[in-house]
Order: sequence, then C-alpha cells, then structure tokens
Amino acid sequence: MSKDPRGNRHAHLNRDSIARAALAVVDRDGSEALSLRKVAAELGVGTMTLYHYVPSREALVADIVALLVVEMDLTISSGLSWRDGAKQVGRSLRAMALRHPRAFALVAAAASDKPPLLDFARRLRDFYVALGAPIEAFVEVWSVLDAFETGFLLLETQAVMRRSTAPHDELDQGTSELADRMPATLSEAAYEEGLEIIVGGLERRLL
Amino acid sequence: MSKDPRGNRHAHLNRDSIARAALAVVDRDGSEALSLRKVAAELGVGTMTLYHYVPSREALVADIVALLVVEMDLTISSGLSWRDGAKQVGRSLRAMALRHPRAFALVAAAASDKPPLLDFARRLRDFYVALGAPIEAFVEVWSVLDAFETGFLLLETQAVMRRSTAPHDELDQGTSELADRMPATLSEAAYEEGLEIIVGGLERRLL
DNA sequence: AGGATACTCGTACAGTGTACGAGTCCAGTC
DNA sequence: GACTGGACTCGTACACTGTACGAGTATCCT
Repeated sequence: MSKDPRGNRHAHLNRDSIARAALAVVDRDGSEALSLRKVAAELGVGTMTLYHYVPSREALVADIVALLVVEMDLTISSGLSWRDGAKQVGRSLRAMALRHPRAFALVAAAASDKPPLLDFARRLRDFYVALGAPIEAFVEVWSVLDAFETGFLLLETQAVMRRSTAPHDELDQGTSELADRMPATLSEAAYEEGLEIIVGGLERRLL
Repeated sequence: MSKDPRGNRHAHLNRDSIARAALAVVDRDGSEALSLRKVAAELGVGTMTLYHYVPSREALVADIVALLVVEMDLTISSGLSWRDGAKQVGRSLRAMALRHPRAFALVAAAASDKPPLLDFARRLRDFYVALGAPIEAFVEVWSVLDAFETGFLLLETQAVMRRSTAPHDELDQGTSELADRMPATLSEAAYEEGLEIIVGGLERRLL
C-alpha cells in the first residue's frame, strides 16, 4: 500500500551516466554545491539508488575527474617533437579547464596516486617516451610542468568564475587596482609564455 | 536555575586566538575535518561564541590563510638580486607548506582577490619592485612563478600526508611503480630545478 | 512454482553551518 | 545605590549533508 515504490528499472542509469549528471551539477552550481541528493534529483531517482552504482561521494568525485581527464589530447601526429607535444598537452589541459571552470578545482585537488590521475600520468609518460624523452627524466619533467599548469589554471578558472557571478563584491574596499588588472591580463599570453619558458628550460637541461 | 551558563568572559578569546586554534585543528585532523564545533571544543567554549568574533566559517578559513601567509620571508638583505629574492620567496613558501602540509590546500584554494592573498600579492609586488623589477612585468612573473610553486607544493604536501597515514591503500592494486617512485623523487631537488628554470627564463625574457 | 538476485528507495542518524533569543556580566549615568 | 545599555556567552533549533539499514518490487534461473 505504499504510494509508488514500484521497482522500476531506469534503463539509462549506470556509473557513467551518474558521473555525467554529477558533472552537470558541478558545471552549473559549483563544486562545493555538489551533493548526492542533487545528483539523484537531476536523474529523477531516489538518493540511495546511487549507492548501487557508486560506493561513496568520494568515488563519485573521482569519476568526475576521470571524465574530465579523458578529454585530453594525447594523440601523436607524425613528426611531432617532444617540445610541441608537451605544449599540445598543456593547451588541451587549458581548454578542458575553460570548458569546466567550476569543476577544475576537483581535478587540482584530486589525489595523484589514485586511478584517475595515476592512469593519466601513465598515459602521459608513454606519450613523452614515444616522443623521444628519456624515462628517467619523466618525474622531474612531469612535476615541474604539471605543477605550473595546474597552478595557473586554478588561478585562471577562479578569475573566470569571478567574472560570471556577482559583478562586484562588497569587500572590494581597497579599489584593488591589482585585483582588477590581474585576472584581466591572466590570459592565454601569460600561459603561453610560461609554457615556453618551462618547456624550453626542461628541454635544455634534461633532454 | 540553569546548570552553568554564567556569563564568564574568556580573557584570551579573540579573532587571532580562534584562527590559531583552527589552524591547530587543521594541522592535526586535516583541512576537510575542520568544523566550528571542533574549534570551539579546542578552546573550551560554546560553538556560537565564535560567531561574536568571526562572521562565518569562510572568514575563519581566510584567517587561517592569513596566519600562514605572514610567515613568508620578504626581507631584503643588502645586495640581493631579483633572481635570488624570487628564489628566497619560493623557498620560504615551501618551508611554510612543509610546516603545515594539511593546511596548505586551504592556501592553494583561497581566492586570490580577497584580503589574505591579495595583501600578500601587493607585498610581493613591492618586494620585486624594490629589487629592481619593472612593475609592468609583475602580473606575468607572479602568475607563472606562483602557479608553479602552488601546483608543486600541492602535490608535495599530498605526498607528505600520504606517507604519514595508512602505509598502503587497498586500491594499490596495480603495483604502481609510478606512484611509488613519484612522491619519493618529488623532492627539494625537483623544486630547485623548477625554480631555476622559471626564474632564469623569466629574467631572460622579461627583465 | 519457487527462490535467488538485482535494483529502488523511505526512513533514520550523526554531523555540519548558522539564525534566534535568552541569559549573564560590566560600565556608565542618574 | 538603582537603571540602562551594551558586550559577551551559549542552548536550542533548522536545513542541509553523507550514508547505514532494511523493506519493497521486478526479473531471471531452475
């Protein structure tokens, strides 16, 4: 005599579609606003149903990160140098970050020793090796280059989000010439500059 | 006839001491485990008492970041070059991160347009200018260098925390030669290498 | 037919941030 | 002294979170 708890199957419900719905919530409401109840509502499903596909909230976040990371371009076109390959990866990371500015913080905060990022690191290592870089240098190259990219894009996505919300926070007391000019110039040019400096420097010293 | 609600003043209770207690909680339990109730308990005080000094949890986190950021070394010893000054700042940031590995994520995630980090950015700009760098280059220099440092230290503090907790996660299925070797070599040497590449490169191109 | 299995989800609990308002103390002023 | 107004403390309550438990139903296998 319950209202409507018929055990209907929701054909298109699985780990992947749940992660996709979660990403949609994050893209819309921001990463701190992610909640299992909201994801379930997005899918028109009871909250606890999600637990049949995803073991925990933490795992769901990992799935989101995995979804974002597979978007990266690690294809090897013929005659690609390591130098250009590294820049290609950096640019596709930036493109991903700008497609999902509110979700990027999740990528930056993700544990680098667990499946989503660890798998990516392995793919990246193979990519570099295929481009002729010595394996021994990988950890150093990866940590320096990836650190720059993650840090820069964390700043840039913050700036992007700022622009698309409240036009002016009440706390902007100090006219803040610096804050105003900073995000404005924090653009593609600065990213390319950093990329060039680091890729060039690494090539000269380690490869 | 209430149990003990005497309006005792707690002499040493103020915004600063609250931030300090909150930092202690974060250093001990991790940044996700920070809660107002825990901070209040740490101080032997009712939860709502905190709200007389701090307007919100968000503000409390900002206070913690401010506490960490003032530890940085921006002193100018005589004859200091921009090159060495920039490295000095980078090293003192790393020292701070390693002193508070569980709190560093809060610094990395802090909004760069609000008092704690904005004030630091201003102090840093003055520091660079005093060392002879052109003001126009500041935003570019700052974003590239700071991005590297933040990104690198986010990774390194993660690795440090990993070592001090569960010796082996159940999910380490894949023997993960990469994951094991990565944090080990992600050390001072790699940081110095990155610092040298970037400071050198920036100097050559912009200054 | 009967039973296992897969799936759905209502309810409940501990934990969070914080709004409200009732207390209790102290500094002034009459 | 008595009164008043503010500064301070904090108990209670509410809306929200993640998730444990177990009851319900649908489907497939024998």
